[in-house]
Amino acid sequence: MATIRDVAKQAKVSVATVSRVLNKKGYVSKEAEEAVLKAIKMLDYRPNSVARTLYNKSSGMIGLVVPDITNPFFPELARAVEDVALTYGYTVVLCNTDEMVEKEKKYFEALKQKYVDGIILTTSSLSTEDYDRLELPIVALDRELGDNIPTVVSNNRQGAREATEHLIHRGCRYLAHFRGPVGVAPADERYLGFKEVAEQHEIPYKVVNADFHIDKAESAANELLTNTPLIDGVFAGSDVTAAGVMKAAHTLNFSIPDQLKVIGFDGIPLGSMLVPPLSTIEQSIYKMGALSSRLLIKQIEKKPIDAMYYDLPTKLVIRGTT
Amino acid sequence: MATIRDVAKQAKVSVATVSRVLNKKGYVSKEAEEAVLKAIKMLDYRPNSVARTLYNKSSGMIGLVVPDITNPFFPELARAVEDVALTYGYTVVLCNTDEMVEKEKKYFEALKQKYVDGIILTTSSLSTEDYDRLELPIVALDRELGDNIPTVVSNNRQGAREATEHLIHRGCRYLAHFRGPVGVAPADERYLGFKEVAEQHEIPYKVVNADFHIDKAESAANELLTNTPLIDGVFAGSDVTAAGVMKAAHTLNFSIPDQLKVIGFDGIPLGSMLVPPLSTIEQSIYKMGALSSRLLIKQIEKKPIDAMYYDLPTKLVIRGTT
DNA sequence: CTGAAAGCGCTTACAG
DNA sequence: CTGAAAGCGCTTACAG
Repeated sequence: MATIRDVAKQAKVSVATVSRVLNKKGYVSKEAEEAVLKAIKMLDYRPNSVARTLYNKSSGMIGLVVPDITNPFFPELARAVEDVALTYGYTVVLCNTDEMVEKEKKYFEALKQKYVDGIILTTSSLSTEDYDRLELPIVALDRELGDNIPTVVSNNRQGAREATEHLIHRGCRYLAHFRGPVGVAPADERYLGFKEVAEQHEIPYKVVNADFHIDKAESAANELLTNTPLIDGVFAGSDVTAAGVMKAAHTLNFSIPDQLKVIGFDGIPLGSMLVPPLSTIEQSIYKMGALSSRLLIKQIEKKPIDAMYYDLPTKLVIRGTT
Repeated sequence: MATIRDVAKQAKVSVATVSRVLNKKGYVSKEAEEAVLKAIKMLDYRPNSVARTLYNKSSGMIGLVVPDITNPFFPELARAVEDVALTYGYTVVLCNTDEMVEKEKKYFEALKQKYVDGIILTTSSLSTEDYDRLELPIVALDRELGDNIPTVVSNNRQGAREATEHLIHRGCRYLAHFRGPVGVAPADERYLGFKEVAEQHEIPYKVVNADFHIDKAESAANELLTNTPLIDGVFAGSDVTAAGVMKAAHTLNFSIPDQLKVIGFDGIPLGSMLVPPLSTIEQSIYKMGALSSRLLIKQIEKKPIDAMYYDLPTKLVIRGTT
């Protein structure tokens, strides 16, 4: 691979001049510029980004940290983040923590070492201090990490309320909520929204933990529906959770939606693949990812951002399960 | 952040000595080593990996290039690749090409610039020359790129044969195959396996293209099942494709498995979420990813590899759709 | 407008 | 066993 020296020699100028035309910075005469451009083309020269990074302490990369890449919510998010990043000339490094604190820490270390310009976090296992100590632009996506960190979330509480209202509206008189992990903000908000509406309508309800995992949801649903067959409406904390509940219902011969109505949360493609297709509260997943990416890049480039907290509306999508 | 100079000063030795203890290379006296270790701890020093990379022309990163991260087959693969890589001290950079040749080229450029140590490819849009020109260790995963490139695939042909035999065994007398993208080896192999068995049994069949996309599969199935309602058995080129076929069947009121039997390929979790749960040919996805990762790292570290071509067996999983 | 030089933070012959 | 120096491939004051 050709280096900047080779180009300088070929163009009969100094490396400083080559660097100037590369970065379009400082004065360069027309002739010098042309000679350099010609040499670059001739040698098929491309500047070494590692050397650049070393000097600039900036790599043009941004990190995206997700808890579980096999949960279909995150690949969608990742794609949006990447689309926007690429537009602005940034490369995305995807880091999957498998929900392990140790892995997250290692990634932070590695990302910082590689001089990433910023990080988008969809995890929250570490403490606020850890994030502050990074001294790097951060955006919290689908999580809330602190007031001083720009945040992009759906209006989970409102979405949960709508889901619950919808179930009641459809005639459900005994509800269940399969909540996500305790302490994870979106999951907590959905739980609270559910609870508010159920209590306001004086509808009895059960709440069980399903951690956004299909297997856990299925076994929890198996148990709950066996013990409490009167339940006729389920608000699942996510679409994946809903799929687990539906599997259990199917095994137990609960007919959906006649005997049991189910509504999910997320709006991932999986929902419409199920039979019957899943009613859900749709998040603007792509928008969330794209917005986060833009917010992070604005921070990196020291541009002002309009707000510290973005709370995107959700949308009730009625399909076959309600 | 402390640098090697700071450590050297603190330990009252030269940077060369610090470097030697860091890399456990060359002779260092006990006293010097201890002083350095102490200084490192005191200053919470961590060597700058960008500087290291610049000198070594090796970053400790490996690239994983996938065509579509939202296709659930790839996150599973990614996770396996990452698990193994992390064990050996490598970091994985996930690159999503969105099936765009331009994006793939850009990523190659970027990966090479960043001195990644090797690349695992699950795409094949570029020519063999492009891969050779990389001059980097490569593993072809779920793709075949050439005889001189180590390859890990499932035995797609054999799996397809089993799927087809299974449909016939279950009494199907008019088959359809929803094949994946033409020119993509695993898709072609599955098609060939299907064709062989169908012809050998003199069973009439149709073949339509579905590109591994759910929407495409659904619309193709809508059309095919409407025009050729005699079809009673479908071998879908992937589980996602099968989900599309099942959606269409459901819309058209084809009852599964009574009227129409469906079998997929892949064995991703989605299959067991469908109703009825999808019969499929299961690939050892995790194994494929892990093996590829190991093969790549062996190449990087100039260790011998046992074979250039790994052809993993598949497994027939009978569930509700057949 | 341009080039020589120093520096980003490392590693590794080389001489002692 | 150890240090001074050169070098990885860039960028940017600084002097001219």
